Amino acid sequence: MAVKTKPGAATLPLNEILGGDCIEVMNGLPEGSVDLIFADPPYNLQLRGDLHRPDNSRVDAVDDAWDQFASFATYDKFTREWLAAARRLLKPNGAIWVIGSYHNIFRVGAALQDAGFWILNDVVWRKSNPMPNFRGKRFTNAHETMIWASKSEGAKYTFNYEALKTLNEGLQMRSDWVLPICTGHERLKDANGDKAHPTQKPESLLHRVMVGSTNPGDVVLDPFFGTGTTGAVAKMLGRSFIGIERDAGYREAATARLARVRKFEGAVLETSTSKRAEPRVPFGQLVERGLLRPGEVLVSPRGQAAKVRVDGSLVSAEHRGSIHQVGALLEGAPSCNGWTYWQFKREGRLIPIDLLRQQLRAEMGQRPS
Amino acid sequence: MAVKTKPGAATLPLNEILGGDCIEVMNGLPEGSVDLIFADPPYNLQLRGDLHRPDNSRVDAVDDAWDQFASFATYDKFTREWLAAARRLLKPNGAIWVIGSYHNIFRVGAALQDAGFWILNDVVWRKSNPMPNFRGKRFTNAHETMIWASKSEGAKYTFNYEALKTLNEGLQMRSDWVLPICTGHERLKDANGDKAHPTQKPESLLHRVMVGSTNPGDVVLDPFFGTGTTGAVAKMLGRSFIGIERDAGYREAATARLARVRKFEGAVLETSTSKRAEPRVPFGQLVERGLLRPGEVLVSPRGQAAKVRVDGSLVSAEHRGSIHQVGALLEGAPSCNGWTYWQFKREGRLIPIDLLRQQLRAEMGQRPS
DNA sequence: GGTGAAGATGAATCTCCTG
DNA sequence: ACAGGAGATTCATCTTCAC
Repeated sequence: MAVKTKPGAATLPLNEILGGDCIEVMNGLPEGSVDLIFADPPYNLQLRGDLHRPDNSRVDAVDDAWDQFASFATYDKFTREWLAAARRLLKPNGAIWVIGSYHNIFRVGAALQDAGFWILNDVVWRKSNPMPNFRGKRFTNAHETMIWASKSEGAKYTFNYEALKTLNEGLQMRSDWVLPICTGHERLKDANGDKAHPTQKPESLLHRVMVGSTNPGDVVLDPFFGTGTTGAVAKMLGRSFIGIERDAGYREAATARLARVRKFEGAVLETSTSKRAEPRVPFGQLVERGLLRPGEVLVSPRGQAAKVRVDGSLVSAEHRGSIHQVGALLEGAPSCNGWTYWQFKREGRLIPIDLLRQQLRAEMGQRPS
Repeated sequence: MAVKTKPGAATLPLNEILGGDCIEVMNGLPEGSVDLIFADPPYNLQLRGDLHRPDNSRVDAVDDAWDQFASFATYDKFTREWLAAARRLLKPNGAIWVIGSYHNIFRVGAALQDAGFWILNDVVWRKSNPMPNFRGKRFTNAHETMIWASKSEGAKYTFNYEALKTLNEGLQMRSDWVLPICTGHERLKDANGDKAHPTQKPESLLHRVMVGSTNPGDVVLDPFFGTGTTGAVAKMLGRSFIGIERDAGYREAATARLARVRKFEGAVLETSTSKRAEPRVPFGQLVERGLLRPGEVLVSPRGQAAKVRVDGSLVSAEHRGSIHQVGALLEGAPSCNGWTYWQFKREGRLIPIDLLRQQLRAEMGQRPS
């Protein structure tokens, strides 16, 4: 499936895996067209005698500081180039996730900041079943680090706070996630029964990333697609994906995998919504609609009274203004949510005015509550 | 106490707090004389305005002048200069620890690598009691990152593998440490009863660092000494310290604190961690982990059905919410333990979802780390 | 004095729409 | 662009105070 973004613009290939170098491919896609980028770039692992540059050339010796610096410089150049191409593709309110280990994540994080991305959190994937450190010379390397960043400072990134809070059983989601590594049936094998990709990420990780920072229908791009975990989870969750992968073997494994993935049905993709998403109800509407009469008395939690005026403002013994303003003044607080602060009387009982707001919203037919 | 390192060399002032700029002071100390450096540099937080809790109280932020930098370039220059001075002081087999947050740690990590340090691990301090995210706009910032690096590649750094394994109840120490933040009696207060330093680190953190990467009698230098946690733990554990601190008020508080510290005799005991109860498993993890599929039907004891959604909430014919909420609504009860209430179907048989929770717990292991 | 409720607080890059 | 107003938002732990 391919979608024209606008007449004359390059097309945006959705739910496809594109072959080739990710920087070149990204530069051929239309600017500002992607909601989220998830990137799992090469880690630049400096294993003795087996160091490869990002362009796959081999580094001969890494036994002096100059060589170290040369390899870091090469890696930095590569990092800054793909990050620039990725940033160009993002919509203004888009965001990026990058995962890495201590070998590369500090280079990546600094490059992100230098490119103008605005870091929102670093998130630690704490592996519940990491590989032990066999030689006992260091700590068990039991985590990887993800950086979540918006395209620029002040951008309105997507964050499904309530959905994540629900996933975490009612507590707000923290910056450390405990999840197992990818093993068992989920781990793709090649014809020989060996693992198809050396660093396949668990779907649970991508699930949380996408539930938290995309909405159904969003476009998610992965420039280092590998065997397609990003695409698989995107498909399940009703998001569109664009994969870029240089290696034909990985593309093949990913294509077969994606064909097997089934999309979840519509209703279950919905997540818990926040109050912020509810339609606004001006307090004055309660008066207009006769749910509260002008002159009626509202009562604060501490028993202070204020009268409702015809324009929906309040007047107390000493203050006048909106329900929020009078509440804040009475409490000496910088702000106050009048909806949850005030109550009214019916048949001798005190009832929160927020109940009336919910009633109005229900009548408006916007949301069942 | 001051010790001559060798004839004609500058003296090494041990167990003292030196005033002044850390770069200048370090450059005045003898080269290659220190076993370990622990550094807690300014994080360059870049806070914008005030932040209030939902109860309208104001958060006492880190707005001190010492944390203000004009730009990343300014911060980088500062970082590279103090790291160069620090590296010069280290013995060839010495090591460094630096702690930071996502605001600065990527700059620090890249600078460490560029300076020739060799990263051994990044270690995540997972806070058991972090400050929440009050506005619900990001993940709870629940961890900080430490980088542990040797002076150069191939150096024979100190690592007390067995001691750390013992600290961790016989399991290899991992790269993620769960420790509480510094509060209560340990937190130093000034004459007004306010915190003496805005970012005092817990002694438990330094305890683990020093038990793991120094030996008794070693010299530990802290160029950002603050109120002296590094010195206090060094003294307890029979290590020597050198503190450098610019602020006279912090030096005074640290001096008083150090006078009260008593050196441990005999066995070194870890007191900060206690065995936790069974780990809480959010229901949403069963969905993320693929143990239950979104859209799958759960069945109540009375045969009522509810569908699982992607965020781990349930939706039935009439209700939606958590497994506990929907259970309570269906029963008309004030509360309900969803774990023991709901069942799912496998091969025609009904199985309690609690079985899946037990499965997850078994995978997670239940060790403190 | 003991118990429990209520208050305080922690390295935080913490809103969004309308006029 | 900027100012102002609406209104949404917290978890674990320790201290203080009432009973």
